[in-house]
Amino acid sequence: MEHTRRNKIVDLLKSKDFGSEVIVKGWVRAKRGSKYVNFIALNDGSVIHHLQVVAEVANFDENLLKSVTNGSCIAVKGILVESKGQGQSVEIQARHIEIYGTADQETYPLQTKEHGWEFLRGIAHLRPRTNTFGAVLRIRHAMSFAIHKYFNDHGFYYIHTPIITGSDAEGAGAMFRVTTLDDKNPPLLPDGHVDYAQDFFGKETNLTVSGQLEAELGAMALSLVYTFGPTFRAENSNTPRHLAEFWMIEPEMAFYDIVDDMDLAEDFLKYLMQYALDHCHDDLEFLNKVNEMQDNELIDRLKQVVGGTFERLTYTEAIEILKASGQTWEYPVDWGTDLQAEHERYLVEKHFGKPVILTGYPKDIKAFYMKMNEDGKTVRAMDVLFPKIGEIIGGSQREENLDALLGRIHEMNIPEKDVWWYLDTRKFGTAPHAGFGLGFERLILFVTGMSNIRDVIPFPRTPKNAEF
RNA sequence: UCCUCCUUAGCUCAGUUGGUCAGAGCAUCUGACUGUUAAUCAGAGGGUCGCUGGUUCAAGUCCAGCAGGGGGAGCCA
Repeated sequence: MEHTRRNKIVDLLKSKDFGSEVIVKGWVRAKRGSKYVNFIALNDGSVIHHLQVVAEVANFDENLLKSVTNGSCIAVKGILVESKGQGQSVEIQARHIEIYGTADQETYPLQTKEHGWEFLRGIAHLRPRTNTFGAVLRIRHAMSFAIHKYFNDHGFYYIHTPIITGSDAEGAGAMFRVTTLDDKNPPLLPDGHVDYAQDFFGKETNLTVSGQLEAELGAMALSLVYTFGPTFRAENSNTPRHLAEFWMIEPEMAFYDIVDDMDLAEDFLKYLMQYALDHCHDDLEFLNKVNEMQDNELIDRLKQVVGGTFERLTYTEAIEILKASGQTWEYPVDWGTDLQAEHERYLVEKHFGKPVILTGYPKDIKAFYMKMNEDGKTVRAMDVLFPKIGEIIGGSQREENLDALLGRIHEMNIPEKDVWWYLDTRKFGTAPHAGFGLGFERLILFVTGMSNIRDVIPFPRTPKNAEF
């Protein structure tokens, strides 16, 4: 059989070209039938739906049909016909079947029934062959593409920030060390510490926890830039919302203030939701029915985000609402302390019932680079909070004034020599600017309705788990 | 890292106050069935009940420790 030409199932299912000869190649999801006729449900990943292959038993070698089992990979040459059965409009009348790879039914772990998420995580190398993960992976791709398209269409430049970093100034969490030193016998300084001057880069280096600082450097020349790359946090976080390796999108815009920043974040998120609704219909329909929340409201939630306006308010106003709510909190509400998950959930899911953007946080609970407000107490930070998943975006207007920035750096004991290059941007032609970070997997969580972040990335890295 | 729950056949799970408790459904294998839709029907095989130790005449069942996992919390994206 020809190995170069094949028809994709997504195209054949829409075709009306009955009677024509086609070739399909894919993996068998189910086989059933009787003494005289077999039905093979074939999937090639181009679409969530299967194509039904009909094989008259008399036309094929008995052993060949026996080898066509759940999980095997086959090529089929046949005639596209209108289906005689219920459940599908077209099917293939098979003339010739070639087996690329068999799958031993005694050991192939995927069955034609539902499996638990935990079990599927243990066979992450095979779970793309399930309906749910196929849908998740196609949506993940569509969202990646839509992100690049949005920024490209809006005049942003994609900037590649380093993955290995020599600075720990981001302050965004524990880092993974990168070294080529002998782990059993590293060179030591007289005081007993490891001598990183002898390491590959001549200094201590780690995997990045954020591309923001470098993105700012790009924005100070190209005006509008964004990053989209892997990010690493060595935190011992064991939750359905955290990964040790995840992907983050970080736009950075010269001449934007905090309001421009919020406008962009809201427009960007709505664009992505609309893109999913427009381009991932079949996958969303499927996930709408089977997602763990079992609420059949996935598509409605996406439409609500697109159709509504995000509620914008200050941290101070949020504290007042929470205090006046009459709720009893596990963590007390007090101006100056960070909002807890229970507080954010109340605001988003109970009080407003839609996405919320909070601004004007106390300076002491936010990063050094955020621009101080006139009151000297709050900074121009903004967090976008979504129902079900909490903080999806964190951003701010950046402090562009050198003296003010130096003041914050000294307050927080960040060594000036580590960020001299960052400070230089404030020394030479500084500009007001702003940006934010979007956790890609949290976006996918919301768009797919999945409830565990480990199930929206192909091969999750979490504490005690780096298999595959 | 803290709190809490869980770990019994390939998978999903039952196993009441410790004493035929080693089970079910699905999957697998064998057979039947002229078009099925996670096909159906009949039969068969399959488990040192997470690991280690303890209490007891007797432990999936009680206790302790360890490992892995789920949910919640913290950290954050």
